[in-house]
Formats: sequence, C-alpha cells, structure tokens
Amino acid sequence: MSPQENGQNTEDVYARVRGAILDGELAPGAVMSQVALAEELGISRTPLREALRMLQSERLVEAEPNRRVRVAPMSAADLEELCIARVTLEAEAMRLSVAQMTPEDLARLEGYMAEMSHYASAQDYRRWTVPHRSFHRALTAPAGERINALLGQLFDHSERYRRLHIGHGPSAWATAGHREILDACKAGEREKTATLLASHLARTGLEVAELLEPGYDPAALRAALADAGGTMPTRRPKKGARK
Amino acid sequence: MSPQENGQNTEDVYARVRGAILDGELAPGAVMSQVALAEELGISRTPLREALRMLQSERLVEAEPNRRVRVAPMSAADLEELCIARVTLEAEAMRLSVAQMTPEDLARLEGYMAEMSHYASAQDYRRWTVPHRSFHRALTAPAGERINALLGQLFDHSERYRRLHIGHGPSAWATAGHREILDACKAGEREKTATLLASHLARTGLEVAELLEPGYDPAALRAALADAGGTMPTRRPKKGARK
DNA sequence: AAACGGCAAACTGTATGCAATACTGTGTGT
DNA sequence: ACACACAGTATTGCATACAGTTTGCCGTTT
Repeated sequence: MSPQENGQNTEDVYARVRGAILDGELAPGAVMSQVALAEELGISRTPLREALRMLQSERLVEAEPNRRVRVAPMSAADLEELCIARVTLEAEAMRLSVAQMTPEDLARLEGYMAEMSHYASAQDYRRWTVPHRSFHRALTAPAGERINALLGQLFDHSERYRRLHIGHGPSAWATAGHREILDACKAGEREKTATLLASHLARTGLEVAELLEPGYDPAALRAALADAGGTMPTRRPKKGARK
Repeated sequence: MSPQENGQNTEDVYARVRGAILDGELAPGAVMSQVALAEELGISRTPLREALRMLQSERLVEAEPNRRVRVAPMSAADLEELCIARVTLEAEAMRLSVAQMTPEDLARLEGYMAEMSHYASAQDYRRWTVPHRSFHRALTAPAGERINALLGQLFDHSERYRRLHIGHGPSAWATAGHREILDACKAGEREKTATLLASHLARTGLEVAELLEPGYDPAALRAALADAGGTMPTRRPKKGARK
C-alpha cells in the first residue's frame, strides 16, 4: 500500500486498503490504527474512516466501537462457507446464463482465455488474475447485475484465500477446467456447464483449505458440491477414501 | 425516522436510516441531502456519512461522488434476482442444516411459529415480522455464520419489497408453508425440506413481483426454482399454462 | 415561447479540534 | 515472582470549518 500513489479521496482510499487486504499485504487479524494508516496514506482520518466502514460492511475488516479495526481473520471454516455459497450461487447463475450467451460473449470469453494463457506462460500471475476475474464474471453476466455483484464479492474473498496460500497463480488443472467450461458453454450444455463450474470452484476451495488447515474436513462443501451436481475429478483413490 | 429517539452514534444512525429504508418510510429513488437528514436526526454529518457508506456497500443507497445519495430503487427485475439468489442459497443452507439441528433448535422454531400465529391472529403484522425473521434465520443457522450473514441481507432486501407491496403481514398460505417446512425438518427429510423452502420463497417472490410490475414474467426465477427442485404449489390451472 | 448562460445558494468532501474511551507500562503490595 | 491498581499516552468518535462542486433560479437571447 504505497504511501502516496493515486488520489486521496474516499473511493481511492477504499480501493487501496481493499487491495492491500486482498493481496495479504495487510495480514489477516492485523490491527490497524486509523492515525497510522491515514498518515501512511497521506490523508486525514475522515475519508479513511468512511472507507473502513465500507470494508466493514463487506466483512473485510472487523470493527467494534471505540476499538481499533482488525483485518478480517481467515479460517478453513470460513473458506468452506465461502465456497459453498459460491458453488451454489455461481453454478445456478451459470445455468441461467448459458442459454442467453451471444456469440460475442463467447468470443470475449475466448479472449480472456487467451490472455490467461499468455500471462500464465509468462509466469506473470499478478496480471493473470485480471482476465481470470473477467472470465468468471463474463460466464455469469447474463444472470443480472445484482447476482453478479454478489458473485464479485464472493470471488474477491476467495481470491484473498487463494493468493495467500498458493501464490498468485493458476494451478495446472485450472486452465483445463476453464477450457472445459467454455466448451460446454459453446455447446449449450446447460447442466454440464454448471456442474463443471461447481467442480472447478470446489476443487480450488478444497485445495486451499488443505493448505490452510491440513486436518480440516470440509464435509459440508463436498455435500454442497454433490447437491450442485458436481463431482471431484479424479479424487486420488488412496486407501478406502470412499465415503 | 423519529427526530431524536435512540442514541446518536454511527451505529444507531445506521440502524435508523436502514430501518426507514426497509420500511418504505424513505421511498425508493428518493434523494437525500446529508445536511437535511443529519438535522432531522439531530446529529452532525460525520456519523451520518459513515452510516450512508455502509448502506451503500449493501446496496440500499446509491451514491456518486459529489452528488446526493439516492435510496436504492426497486424493480421487478431486481426482485427476481434477489429471489433467485435467496431460493438457491437458502435452500442449500437448509439442506446442510437439516441433519445438524438439535431438539433445542426445533423447539425454538416451534416457539417462533407460536409467536407468529399469535401476532397474526392479533393482526399485529409489524411484530409478526420479528419471529418471522428469527424463524428463517434459525432454519439455516447451522450452515454457518457467513452464509447466514448473506442470507440475512437477502432477507432484509426481500422484506423491503414485501412490506412495500403487500403491507406488513403474512399471506394466508405462508403460515401453512412454514408449518410444512418445520414438519419436514423434524422428520429429517433433507430434500423435501429444502424444496418446500425454495417453493415458499419463490411463491412469495412471484406474488410480490406480480404486484410490482403486473406484466413482468419472472421466467428466470421459475427456472431457478425448478433447479432447486421446487414446484409451484397449486399453480392455478387457467388456460394451458403448462410449460 | 424555448433555450442558453451565468450567478448565488446549497451541497458534498476533506481536514482539524476536542472530549471520551481504551491501551500500556510502571509501581506497589502480597 | 506475580497480580493488581493507577496514571500517562494513544486512539477513537463526533462536531465544526473550509474549499470545491453541483444545483437551481433568473435574466437574456434567439
């Protein structure tokens, strides 16, 4: 969170602090003094306080009266809920969108895929996330403004977990997953598209949860994935890991 | 929004303005001057501005820089998205919760039912909404904090639509719907409980949408309800309204 | 009569000041 | 050595002040 870049109005402050939280630059659970933060940003406390209120409303910081705000902590249980919500909502938004997508929409999606693979091969994961976000957003755009606003928030929160625990880049299978989803989209296969997306999201969530709290068993997420019609692709068949 | 009741800190101001919006006391689309509002509330603009920022984050007011804020407008399309999100998410939360509910939870739910019928027979719809909210929240409480925070917001936004368009009270069939849901809950019938809930939510949404914009066809909501496994109970078979 | 332009009042955005509350470190008693 | 009380400091919350922008009105022009 650089000392003076960009403007100094509330919205810029909001964007900067939010970005710092999502990037992990402000660690989960960290307490922040308004005066220190405002000084660091080169502004007064007034716009900062307003920005913090917005972040509080979207659960990125926790605030109690007369106490310093804390960056929202992270936990496997919270991640699991996040993923459940996302798997459920995004899969349904996908179902509602498939039929409505125009050739232009599909072309745009191909464009994002190309961008992603470009940055992936350049190992520029920082920039990879930009078309990645656009890709997911474009998949569900026809579902409407409000639903996509919700999904956008869920996406950003997920990214916070992902970036902190597996760097900023794509897993090997993520690209293949995007390809499958887009192809199913083009084929107009409504249910297949939705379940592929659900599986894609759940898989990422499970992977990050395993890194975050190795012993944690995200049974509810598995159940939600099953409810969404999804499957865990090639669940490594170690012992009798059948459930 | 009374001139001086309650405290005058940011949180109270937030609660009061929020309540006024949800009750329709501040009409959808109304523009609000900060100075006028602050004066009416008997406070300065600083805490009001912070409260408005929070309301902006949850999409109850719309704000553009250097312009007065507007109470978020309402439309059938927005209501439809709201209901889609709620039907999808709340039904899934219900599925995840059924197995985890304790006898105490079920007893609490019975208590809310009793409260509701009490206020319903007294025609005190204003107070009826309190146990109604508790009922819905208790149904999905085991699904976790984050999911219920999301559902709480969606519930409140739905209430805003409902209160504005069919008064503040329950429809005749709503009570029966709650009864069915709770009974299925007690029987541990996971899927039935979820689909009953989905149908309940969608039915209310369709009813309000019809009042709000008579010609509007909420096809997406019907599709989402079908995806959730729900059905429209006794869809009045006028002509060949089979689809 | 309608449209345009300009000016004044109103409003928003940020900074600063002050009172109230929470935090921290030191000293004291057991 | 440990717990506790207390005072000094830091920090939050709200109000006010001021600069910049928008808005609405009114006179002028076409």
